[in-house]
Amino acid sequence: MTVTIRDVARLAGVSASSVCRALATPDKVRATTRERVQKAAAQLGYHPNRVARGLSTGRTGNLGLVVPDIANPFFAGLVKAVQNRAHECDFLVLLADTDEDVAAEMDLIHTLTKQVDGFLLCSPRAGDEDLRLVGADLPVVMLNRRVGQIPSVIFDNADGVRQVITHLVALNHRRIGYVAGPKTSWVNRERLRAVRTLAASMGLELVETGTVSPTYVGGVAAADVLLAASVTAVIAYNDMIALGLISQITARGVRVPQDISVVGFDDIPTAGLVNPALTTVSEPKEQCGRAAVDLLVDLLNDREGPGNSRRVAPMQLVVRQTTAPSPV
Amino acid sequence: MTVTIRDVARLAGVSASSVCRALATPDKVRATTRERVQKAAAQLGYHPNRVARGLSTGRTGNLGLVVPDIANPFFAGLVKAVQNRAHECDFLVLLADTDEDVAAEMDLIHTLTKQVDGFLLCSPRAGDEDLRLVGADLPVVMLNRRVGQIPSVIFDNADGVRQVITHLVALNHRRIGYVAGPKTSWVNRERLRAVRTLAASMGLELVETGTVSPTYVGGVAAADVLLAASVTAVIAYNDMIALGLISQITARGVRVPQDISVVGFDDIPTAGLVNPALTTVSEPKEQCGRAAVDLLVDLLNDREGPGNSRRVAPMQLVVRQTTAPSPV
DNA sequence: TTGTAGGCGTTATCAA
DNA sequence: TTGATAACGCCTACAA
Repeated sequence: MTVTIRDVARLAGVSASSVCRALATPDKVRATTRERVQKAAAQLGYHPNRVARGLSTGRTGNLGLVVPDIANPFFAGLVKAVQNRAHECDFLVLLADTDEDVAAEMDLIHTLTKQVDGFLLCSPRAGDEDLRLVGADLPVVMLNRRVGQIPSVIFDNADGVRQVITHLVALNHRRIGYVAGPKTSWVNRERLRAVRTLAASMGLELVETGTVSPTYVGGVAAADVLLAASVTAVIAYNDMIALGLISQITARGVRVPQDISVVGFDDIPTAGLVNPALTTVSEPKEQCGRAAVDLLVDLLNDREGPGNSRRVAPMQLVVRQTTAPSPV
Repeated sequence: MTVTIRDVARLAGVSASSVCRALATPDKVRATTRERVQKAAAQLGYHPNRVARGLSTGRTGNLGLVVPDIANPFFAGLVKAVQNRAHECDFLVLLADTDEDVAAEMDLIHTLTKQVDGFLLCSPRAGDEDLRLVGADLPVVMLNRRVGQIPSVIFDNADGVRQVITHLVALNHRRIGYVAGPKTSWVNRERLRAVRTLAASMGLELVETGTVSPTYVGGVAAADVLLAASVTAVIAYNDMIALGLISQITARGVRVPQDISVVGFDDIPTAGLVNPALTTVSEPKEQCGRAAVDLLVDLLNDREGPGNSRRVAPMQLVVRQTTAPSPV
């Protein structure tokens, strides 16, 4: 039925261990043996059984990838990048979508634990303490969040914010709004902090609407406050909020981007299509996903000073249309 | 380090086999034994090692899920549904994104083979013959495509088309266009066939633009032909084409949907946001993904007449705005 | 350089 | 009802 190492051994006229060596460490067998084995393996179409290997070596060759919602284009992009890179590194990916549910998240992590060599956790919902426990068991790399000393890959939010604000200032905006996302979001806190710091250091007037739901509806809700405050530009926690803002601002007869510039984060692939007036700060998921896999693989191979167990992926301002405020 | 079945056995004062039975087939051990074992297992935090179990039983508890592009919202939705249902059935999901590459697809399938109990293949790119070979090795369920007798789950494209055309006819449209997708797409052929059949049987005039790229740009390219043919409604192979159509039609000064109704397929979640004028035929991915998992699980358990090795998921017309053509 | 033997954690078979 | 024992396929000392 299924062709095992023994079948190859028999056909090649050697022992199973020689087959193993010829395939795994070719330089530890005689050339002629190696060839015989390789030919036999090819002839039989032999592929080592990763399950059996896992039992023997304690390494499965699998990575566990946990995301809160794969239907979200942001995470889908991340998953794709992770997946591609993992395969290049000869790892398979066990996927777990937690549906934003903390309990489910920890549950899945436990189920997967025996079957993976390490975890990639995307913006995990679980609490710091839980995450630390997971990390004690198995190598873990967190994406898009920092918890204690756990290795992580994050986007350079501060630099992203810097790019936006520099851009807006160059266009003579002096009075800008910020629409915050969920208070529980680590990323939101990062962005908010960066906005405040930069606005202060550049002497800008900052109008904060406070937290809204990170959705189209949230953006709609925040619009009037900003209009009343007569800002000339708005930075939103994410693109969905930004789209809602644009819609409502426009409905109030104010033009975007001529009268108010709107900037969002996250670069949902279709956002540009939705409204070319939207300026976005993009998170190159490709780089982030690959970096995360590389980091985890390094961790697994023990080559990794504590120093570089954290990596940062760049963010990039994508300007589709933004104009300077009309002189007052 | 890691707690095994033996540790539990020792603590409970029984043999390993009893532990196994107490946990897997509780009714085959005495009640008192069962309790002792369960308590010991809980106390030690024992979780069976699925890898070892796999080696012994030949069943891994994993499903292989192969998709052409997970960044495509359509497949992301499918993946999410599959994933959720698989977990409910106590299966883990090994994900493979082939990047639309046939060679990669077969490669990945081979690598996964030893590590999964069966495959879910989403709109596979591989040729019929290759797919049949995979099916000979392991249970396979295909989504969104039919090849010979291989079990599959497909959307009811014919019924989707019927819904659209019935709807348009009710609004007095008599002259409608169809913009086709890739000739190599099985789904495209299905839809095209249904459109032709229904248009003929209802005495409609059908204007075919032929194949365009299934993208926004493809839609833009097809618009002028349709305008010249003065159709009052257009059905596009998918939503992206439809969005391109709307954009270009509008740019030509023709109003959508007042002058021309545009209908797309696939229900990209953001499509409605993009343009509320778009009418869509939605593919409930939830049902499709779950049905596929259920079918595969049935196959694995051998309970399955050849009769119902195929399942069909419904499609659903989502009307956001569509008007009747103005009287000529 | 090669082969033999033992074990990874679990389940299935067979006696007891 | 229970416990020994032998697989499952592979890897790795250790011995030859």
